[in-house]
Amino acid sequence: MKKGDHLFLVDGSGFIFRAFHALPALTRKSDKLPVGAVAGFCNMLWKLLTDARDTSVGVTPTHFAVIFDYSSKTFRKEIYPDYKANRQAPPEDLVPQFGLIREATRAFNLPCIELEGYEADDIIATYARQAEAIGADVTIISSDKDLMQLVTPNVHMYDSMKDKQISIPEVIEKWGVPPEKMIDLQSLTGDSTDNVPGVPGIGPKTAATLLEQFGDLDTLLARAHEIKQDKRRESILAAREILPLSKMLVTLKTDTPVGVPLGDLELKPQDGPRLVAFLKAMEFTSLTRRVAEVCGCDLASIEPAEVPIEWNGKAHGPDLDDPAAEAKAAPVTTPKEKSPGNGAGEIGQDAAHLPKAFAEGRAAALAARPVDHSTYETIRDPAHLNRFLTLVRETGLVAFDTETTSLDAMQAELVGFSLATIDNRTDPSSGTISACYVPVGHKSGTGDLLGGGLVENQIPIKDALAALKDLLEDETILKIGQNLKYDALLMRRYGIAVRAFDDTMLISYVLDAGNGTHGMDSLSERWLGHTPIAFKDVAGSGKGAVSFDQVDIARATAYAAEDADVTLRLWLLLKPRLAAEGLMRVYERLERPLVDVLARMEERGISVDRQILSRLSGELAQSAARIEDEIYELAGERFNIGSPKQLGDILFGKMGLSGATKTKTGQWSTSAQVLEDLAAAGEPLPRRIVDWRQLTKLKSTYTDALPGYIHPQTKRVHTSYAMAATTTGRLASSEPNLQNIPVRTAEGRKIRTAFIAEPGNLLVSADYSQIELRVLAHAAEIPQLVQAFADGIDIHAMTASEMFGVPVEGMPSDIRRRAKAINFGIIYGISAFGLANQLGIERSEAGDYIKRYFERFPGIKAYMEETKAKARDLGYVETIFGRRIHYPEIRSSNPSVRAFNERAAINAPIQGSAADVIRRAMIRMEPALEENRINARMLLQVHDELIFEAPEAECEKAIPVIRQVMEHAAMPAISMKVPLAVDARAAKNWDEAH
DNA sequence: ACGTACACCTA
DNA sequence: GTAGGTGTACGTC
Repeated sequence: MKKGDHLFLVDGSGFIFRAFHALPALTRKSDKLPVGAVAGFCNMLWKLLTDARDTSVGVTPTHFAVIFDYSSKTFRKEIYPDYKANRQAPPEDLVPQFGLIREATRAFNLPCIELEGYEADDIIATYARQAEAIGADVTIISSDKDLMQLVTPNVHMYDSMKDKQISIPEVIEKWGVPPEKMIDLQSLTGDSTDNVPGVPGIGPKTAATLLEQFGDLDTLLARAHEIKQDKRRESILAAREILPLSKMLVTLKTDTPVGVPLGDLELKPQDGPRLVAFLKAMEFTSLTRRVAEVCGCDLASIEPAEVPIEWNGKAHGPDLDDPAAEAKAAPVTTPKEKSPGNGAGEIGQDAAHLPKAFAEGRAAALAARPVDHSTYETIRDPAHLNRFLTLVRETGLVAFDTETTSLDAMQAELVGFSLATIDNRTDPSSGTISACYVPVGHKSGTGDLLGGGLVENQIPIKDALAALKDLLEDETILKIGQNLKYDALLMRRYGIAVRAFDDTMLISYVLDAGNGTHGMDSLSERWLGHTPIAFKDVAGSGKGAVSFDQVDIARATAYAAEDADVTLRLWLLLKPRLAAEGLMRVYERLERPLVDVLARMEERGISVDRQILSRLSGELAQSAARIEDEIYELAGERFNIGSPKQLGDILFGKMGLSGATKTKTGQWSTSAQVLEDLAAAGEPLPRRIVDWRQLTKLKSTYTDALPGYIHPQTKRVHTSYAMAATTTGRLASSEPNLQNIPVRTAEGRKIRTAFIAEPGNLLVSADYSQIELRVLAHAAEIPQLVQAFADGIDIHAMTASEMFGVPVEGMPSDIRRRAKAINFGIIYGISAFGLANQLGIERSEAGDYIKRYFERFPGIKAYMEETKAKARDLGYVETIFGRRIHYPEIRSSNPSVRAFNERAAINAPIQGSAADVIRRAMIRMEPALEENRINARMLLQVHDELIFEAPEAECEKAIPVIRQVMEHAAMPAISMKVPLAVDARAAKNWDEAH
């Protein structure tokens, strides 16, 4: 090698991993041998070598080598046994490709270099420095940041997959430091994938800032005490000992004993026939043809090469019938959930036959069969789909998941769907799970102007929907989903009903409310010990996000089929627990039937008048602007009123007002409470702030945000109800949240006038009166309360009368207000602190109230103590319908954590029972209306209120039916000791109906 | 871009 | 004192 020569060094090992994950999972047609990375590698080499011939473009290599890792035993492992310790075994599909890529390198007539004890990066570093010393140029074909430390004016990197050169400016742009400081930067940040320790909390940005400031790592360490940020300084000082080790690990060796001298890396002519023979063996038809053309070989006459392959020849993972896994599993009984709806009656029997070990046994069996992406099929033709559906019909159950263009089921378009089933219904623990993905609406990334650029080889959407309709509407096939309401609503929009289903999210919610969240990812982590592919890793996030139809089908298959696979596994684990733990009724009566009800409500949406909101927004803007001027005047300067920080500085710094309190982070508190107190002390500014906040809150959260939720086609607003978001059984509403539309102030109530009925219709609002206090009266069996509700007496006045000895007739409003606060406090798990806060009285006085209340209502005290004891003993409390809410931290040694959990545990049965009641009402409502031939559509639920839309002429008939259903919703499961009362009214808009 | 704090709307 | 969701500011990456 001489000055002016150009050495190309390909990071073979790096390429394999990157290509495997970035490129479609291609398999050899004849035997399903995975060859995606090999194909990518061959195409890349071919391109590099052909470009090299064309001397008019780019750089021309004179020397060329492909470098590989030899094994995981390296000198780094010697000095630090944890190095790359958390690296997982390569995916099964990748394993055979390591050898194949070496074979490919030889077929290209290129040197294939590896060295025991060293990583490819060290060999690359050594050659690069040697060549540089001679005066040659070097191009490293890799995008690995670990190699960036090698970049100099003569050593460049080239990312072949992105066709991007990485030289000094690119390194600085990406990492904020020049290449020679990359070692210091990597030492500081460490590398979680390779298990290289670094400074916790220091990422690339901070590291770059520090290196910019101090020059290099040694100086930084020597002058670490000068770092201003406390936390940063402490972390660096604490990591002082470990940093030299990190540096050793990230520093590439430039003196590895490479056996092949530089000169031997000279680029030799292409051996056309040899390369064609190899490519033919790989069955890469188009590349084979191209190579044959360029090399002038006769394609037909060349026999495929005999390529040695280290491959077990199987397309699936560990043996599912592994006797060891079998032995670990408990005896298995057959769950009888094939026909939904028959589960509720079997609680007794099933509980006896389903030992706790059952679920654990299944967990063990499933854990022994790790999720294996390589087994997933992409289904691209109807025949293939039919084969899969035959398997599904034999089994009678299938996990089902849709992939769409949007998280909003009302806007989403179907892009594909995944299915997973199991081949052995009698003993699902040992059956083989098959999962597939059926793309139907993937578009090509370039975005064809005509026809939307649908990717080829997808089942036509019409045919796919027909097949889905057959499957989903079939009562004899159990569909298993995770948050099926989403998929069901989507399918409804395509005219397809989902009949006979289970929902793993809801099963988990019934089993484990209070024990973490119920999303698929968290359930998978918790029960399967498996982290599914993150959506953002498939579709990107933030600015780089693409909708699912833009995702490469191979990646989509891995992601989507995995979701169905995981859902099926979760169902196998969780479903048996329902019966075993006596929760089948809760699931069958309070959860599953609500799915369709909510899907319909979401689909209907509610009409919102844009003009009204727009007019309100203008008014609010004007009022706010007026107040703003006054605020600046009073403050003596302009500032961001919306910034509590700036506001605090004005009020308590500049103006020096007294009565300041701090938030838990040490900022001045500018809460409404604080501002009210200041206003009461005669300060004019705080009142303005409170007013300004009210106006801007109404404007930004409601009048400005709501129009954005008007659906372009339906012209209505469709909220989304979360069934498993709260711990107590309540629903949650989002996008938009229609459960927090203002009502308290006259100003806020105006927002409600924008929620209107269609012409000729009215909105009917029906709400439970005092449902939580009624539930409390029932559950705690409080005679006075029961009597008061039976007599229809004002409950707060009655409470006040009992406590303060004032007659109910002519009750002073302030006394009643206090009693009302106490009643609410009881429901919330009262504390003197909280009551004092609420009423603005001393804690001691609040304590006295509570004491007096408990004296008058000893049953409440007893009930609260019983509830706390139950939570402590069992870890959960229950609603009157048997819904369980867990409090895993109820026995915390931290008194405030414990007290918080106790209050929540007291509240949960009350709030939760009320939530159960309205769920029952909602489930019965539509059949009841239909039976009475009333065309009223249930639109919204706001915890104790239901909102309907009905033709004007039918409202009078509708109200008694609605009231009847709601008031008797607890029956026959529970015969309540107090009547439930419902107020209902019809009007043109929500404000007047409420 | 993302997470957290704060504030504030509801039952 | 319970249960939620959302908008804005602001700090971090």
